[in-house]
Amino acid sequence: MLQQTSGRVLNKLDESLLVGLPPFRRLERTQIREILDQAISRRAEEGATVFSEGMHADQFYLLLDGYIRVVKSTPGGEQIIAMHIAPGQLFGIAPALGRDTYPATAIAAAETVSLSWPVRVWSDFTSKYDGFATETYKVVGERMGELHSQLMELATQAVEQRLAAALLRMANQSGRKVENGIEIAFPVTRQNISDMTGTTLHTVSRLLSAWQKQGILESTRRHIVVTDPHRLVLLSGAGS
Amino acid sequence: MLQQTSGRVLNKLDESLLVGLPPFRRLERTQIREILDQAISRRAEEGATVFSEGMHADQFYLLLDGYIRVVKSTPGGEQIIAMHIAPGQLFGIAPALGRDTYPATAIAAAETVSLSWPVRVWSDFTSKYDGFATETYKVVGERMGELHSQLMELATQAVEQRLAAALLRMANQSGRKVENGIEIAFPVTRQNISDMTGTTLHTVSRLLSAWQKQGILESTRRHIVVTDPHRLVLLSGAGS
DNA sequence: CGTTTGTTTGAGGAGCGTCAATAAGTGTGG
DNA sequence: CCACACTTATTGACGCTCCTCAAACAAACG
Repeated sequence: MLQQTSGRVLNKLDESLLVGLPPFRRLERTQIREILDQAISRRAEEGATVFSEGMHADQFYLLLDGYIRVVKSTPGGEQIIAMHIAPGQLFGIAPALGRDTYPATAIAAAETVSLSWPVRVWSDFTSKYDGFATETYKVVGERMGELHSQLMELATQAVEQRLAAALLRMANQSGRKVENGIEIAFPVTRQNISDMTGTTLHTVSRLLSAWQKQGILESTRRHIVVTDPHRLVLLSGAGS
Repeated sequence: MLQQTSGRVLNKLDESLLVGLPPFRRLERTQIREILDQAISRRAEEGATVFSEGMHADQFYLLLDGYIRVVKSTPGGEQIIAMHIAPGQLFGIAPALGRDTYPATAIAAAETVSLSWPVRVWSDFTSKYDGFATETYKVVGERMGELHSQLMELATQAVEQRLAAALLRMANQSGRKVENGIEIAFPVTRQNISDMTGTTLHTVSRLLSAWQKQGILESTRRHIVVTDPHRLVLLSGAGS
């Protein structure tokens, strides 16, 4: 029921949170202090909505911990998962796109902690802090590149290849090494995966079962470990 | 054989070319003069490649006349058409995305005239000319929105609906009113359309034939007139 | 321990891609 | 101006993917 947990600047946030992250890489400690002092931090439960598509964009965000699922809904009620956000990344950066509403919904894929700032300070940030603008536009460029890749996959590849590509993307961007392979770091259902690949949970289930039998991966409820990434790469069609 | 026709600042370019275009909307005539004096203009034949995916991005462009097809190729040799550029729009704006290579190939869909500037002046433009940065990032935001729409279509809709949507998009963005409907303003083949919608030219041909029989559109070789846009909207699934 | 949420698996068939052949339109050179 | 090559479009036949429908099971949760 608890939709989101919002916080304030309770204790002073630690500067080390931002040091080294791309958008703030070139900044002095004092500048980071300034930035932090304007931020509010916020925790969100798994499944909680941080902001919704079409909402007036009054804040932009930096994910400190956890994972964010970026979701878009069709007029027909279906939904697709456009991407995932990993810790250290900005999200909800509508102002960078000249928008005043969020283009998609952000949902916590796992429990998250994020910082946020009012959009009003965006122009300060871009003008005052060296490298901030450059780095954020680079982020925009990268996301556009990912959209392009996904578009090409959907347009040209069969379900099996798209699924392999989606698993690899998650494993690369947000996987952690475990004993027997790479584990996707947040809970993910068959339904979720089908929303990423434009297919059905049934087809996803069948393919994952088959791959598990072949020793390519292991999966339990909402939980996937890729044990043989190389075979997945071959299946994704990128190989050869 | 003639791949592209390149020009110079032969005669002084006329200021009216830029007046009123979004990126330059808020500028004085003298500023527009400055900008034009740094531009080179260039004509490209139908089918000519203006720049290629992966090429070092040394120029950014403004389309004055004609239409540009933005194409991406898969490792497997297939290609998709990501979008079309209409007159008055910027393209090849890699610097706005923090990139130094072009993310896609630009091909003249019809004979085109464009202006271009070396990327080195990009940062001047954004800092010196009021509104230029804002407007271009708005363009980036819009294109990202279009990518999202297409992604959702590909992921959730059947071929018939995607095709209807693609035709409507072309008719809206680059259609001209003619006697019996809206004509798509540049030559387009069945193959081209299938590259936009992730299907085959055969399926496109079948559907267009059927729609022609139903009086929704008329088409001759490389040429389409939508006579009943409303029916197309219904077919695209956006209706209801 | 019942309810909810997520997963598995089968059967059947529709959508649309593949293969194949023909036709119609366009440009080029003699 | 005609013959030929090339590009573009049309249409049929066939069958494979993958979606739909259906049912049962397993895990989590209060």
